[in-house]
Amino acid sequence: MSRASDMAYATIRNMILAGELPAGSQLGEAAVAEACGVSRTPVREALRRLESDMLVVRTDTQRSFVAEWSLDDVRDAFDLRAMLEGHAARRAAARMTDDSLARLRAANARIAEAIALPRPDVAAFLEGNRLFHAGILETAGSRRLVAQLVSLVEQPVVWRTAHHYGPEELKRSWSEHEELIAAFARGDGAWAEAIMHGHILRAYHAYADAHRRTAAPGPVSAADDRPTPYGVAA
Amino acid sequence: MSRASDMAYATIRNMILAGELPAGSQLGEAAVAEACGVSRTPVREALRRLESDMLVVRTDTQRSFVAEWSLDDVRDAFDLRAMLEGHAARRAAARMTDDSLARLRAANARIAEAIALPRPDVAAFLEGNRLFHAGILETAGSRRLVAQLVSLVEQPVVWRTAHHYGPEELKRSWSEHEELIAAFARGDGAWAEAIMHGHILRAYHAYADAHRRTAAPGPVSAADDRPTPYGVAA
DNA sequence: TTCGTGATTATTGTATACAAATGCCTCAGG
DNA sequence: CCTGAGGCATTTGTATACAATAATCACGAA
Repeated sequence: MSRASDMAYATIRNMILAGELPAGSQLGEAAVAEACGVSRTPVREALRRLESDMLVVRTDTQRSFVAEWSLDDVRDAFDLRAMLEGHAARRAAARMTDDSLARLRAANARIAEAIALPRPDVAAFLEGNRLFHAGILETAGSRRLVAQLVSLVEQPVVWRTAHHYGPEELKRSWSEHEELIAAFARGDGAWAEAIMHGHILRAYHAYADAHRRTAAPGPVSAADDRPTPYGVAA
Repeated sequence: MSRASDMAYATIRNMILAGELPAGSQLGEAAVAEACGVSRTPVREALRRLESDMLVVRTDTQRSFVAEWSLDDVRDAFDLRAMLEGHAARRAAARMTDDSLARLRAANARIAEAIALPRPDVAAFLEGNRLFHAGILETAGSRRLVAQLVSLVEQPVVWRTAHHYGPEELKRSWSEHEELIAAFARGDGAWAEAIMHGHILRAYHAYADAHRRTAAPGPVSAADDRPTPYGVAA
């Protein structure tokens, strides 16, 4: 889109994802406009986009606030994503080309590099992961599916989940991607769909586990005190 | 939403659904604004909403046009809708209350009345149908599912499909609703999902059959002339 | 105190003017 | 005839002013 509108969208979005704007904060158009250095007009557009992403909610009287996320909401999002991406994987299996398959292999090779480091490069992992899933979605060849999934794939919680992954989980993610590649190479849509479904739901449980640990910080047991991967506190 | 913005949205939308704006027509902001009697500002908002509904597409240079619909696009939309509404039905079965169930029965009773007339009342059928599906969606209890389905349920082609229904098909639609009610009454989510999936895909084929007749009006073969179930020609 | 009511303030909605970008048409040169 | 550069027309993007609406606060009566 346009310069100012995109800037406003990206700015607010990043602030929400980074946690600078706590859930429930009011997003007044004037305030956001000043923060982004643009006028209210592009801000209004940005807020509407964020609302359709469900990162922002509006009251019945049109006031905007940063959306609150219950664990049930998160589960909901992952359930939908599992179903939709599973569907995408099935379609992709029927339409896979050598070229598309090569791109998936390349993306997963990139992931392999990122997690082979002594201290895994989470940013590189995320980028490879994004490329992998985007490749499948593209091969699925449904504009509608793309539109529906975009609002699900980079929710705040989803975005942060990978940061809670341990080395085994990163490797397992890579390995499931390999299995997807195998399914695609054989054109087995049902297999691809099943793997993808499990792949997404496992990501949910990784998030939910981390959530439980942080959300209930009472007296920690010995088990909870174990050092955790990558310095992400439990 | 607000008055002018809603007015613009409804106006353009109705014109597209009614076929007054042919697919491919350019929707200049100024032209639409004049047609709706409002300024460009609310029109811009309306166009963005229509774009997210996929009733309007934008070029890479931000020009808006009425979306074109290939038969593949339609199939795509119905496939997604079948999956999402099937999912909704499964969830609804697990959360069904006496009250929700009563509302579904009432909606389907309304449909029964509409199709019992010598000349079925298609508008009443559509309204009852809308209530029925909305009731299930509401009982499913996922805001996200609602958001995703809204853009699918009243596409131009979907909207017109019912007008191609013969009396037998209207009755069959009612009867599938009855079966859904039975599944809900027993809390059988898998059953409900299966019925719903078939229910939606059958609607697609009703549309596709009608489409074939109107799009390719050439000489029909004897095989094509056979009477088909429910009065919709093959 | 508590509730209602009106004035005040804050916030969003719309219109308009202007800036920036894009499309289109003309016309010169090959 | 074809091609491309230039300028004009059209279209979209942004800023700002003002209107409409909702929230808040103050104040007074029960």
